[in-house]
Amino acid sequence: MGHGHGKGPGQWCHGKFRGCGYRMTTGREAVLDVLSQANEHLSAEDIYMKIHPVYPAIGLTSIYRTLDILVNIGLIHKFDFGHGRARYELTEGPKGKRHHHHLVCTGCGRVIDYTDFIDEEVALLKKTEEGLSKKYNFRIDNHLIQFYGLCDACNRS
Amino acid sequence: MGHGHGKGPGQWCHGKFRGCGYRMTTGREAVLDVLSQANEHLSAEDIYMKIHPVYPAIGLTSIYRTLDILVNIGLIHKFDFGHGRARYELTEGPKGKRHHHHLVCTGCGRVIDYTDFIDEEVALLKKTEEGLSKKYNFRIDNHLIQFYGLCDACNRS
DNA sequence: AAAGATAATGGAAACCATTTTCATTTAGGA
DNA sequence: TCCTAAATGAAAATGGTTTCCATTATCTTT
Repeated sequence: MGHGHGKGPGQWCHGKFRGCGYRMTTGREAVLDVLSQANEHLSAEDIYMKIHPVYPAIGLTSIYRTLDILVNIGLIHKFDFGHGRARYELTEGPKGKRHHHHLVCTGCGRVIDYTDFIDEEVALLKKTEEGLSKKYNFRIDNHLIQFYGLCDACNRS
Repeated sequence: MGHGHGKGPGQWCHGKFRGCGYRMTTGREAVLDVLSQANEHLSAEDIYMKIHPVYPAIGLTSIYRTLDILVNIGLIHKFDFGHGRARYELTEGPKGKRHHHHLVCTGCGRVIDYTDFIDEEVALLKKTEEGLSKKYNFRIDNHLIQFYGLCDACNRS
């Protein structure tokens, strides 16, 4: 699984876990490892599949539990692209990708990350957030932007 | 259920249905009626609950089937606010509300529709869409914007 | 208006991602 | 090393949504 040999992402999150009162275990480390290695949005089962060959003792249940914690801690984001299963992705961190938004193909289900226009979008979002926060007294701490349509491949057929 | 007495939304969609090869039935009309009367985002069961007292013969299954068709035809939008059930809302139409985006409270689950800043947002979105369409050859026909955070009530407690 | 072809329906069962239960194991402070 | 609470896996439960299938209803054709 290409463990970082010493300074993997486990190191990075050890503190985060402990700080929140959680214990660090093999399974949790494995989940973080897989997530930081991956460049796609993984489902719980995807993660299970990658971990299983290496640590057959770790069950799907624990993975769900770990993902839940990670979402609450803020280390990962949980997405729903409308395919009946949640997908998870590391929050932008030291090794994290840049903040991005999504293009979701309604034909084949493919999800494209894009960072183009992100700056303008984020600038507008910030302004919008301020306005909305004030008007509705709503403390905003996250946003979701997705475009739906047909991808290149689906357009041709 | 406050049927429109003659020129309800059923009238509006009759043609749409027929044009797509679907037959108009009591159940389908009832679903459209409920959706056009409602100002909130309804789940399949919400709709069932409203229809049942009036038309006890109509089952939940049919409602799911009708909603599916309506989504495909483009008459309604399907949303997932992360509460484990889909919610449906009439697409902006003759009687439809203005296009809007959502504020989702992660505390209590409340969803607020906002139209403030919509113009600026939509303008930017249009520009972004053009760029993305070109770059990825992606035909965009919909977008989703949601802000997550804590609502006024949840902020206080 | 009646008949026929085919779409639509309801109820029950199936589905399937996610959660819960519970007895057992483990991490990490004492 | 011991101890206690946290974490775990396996199996069962959950709950929204779909599928199956025999029956019914719609709409076109006479």
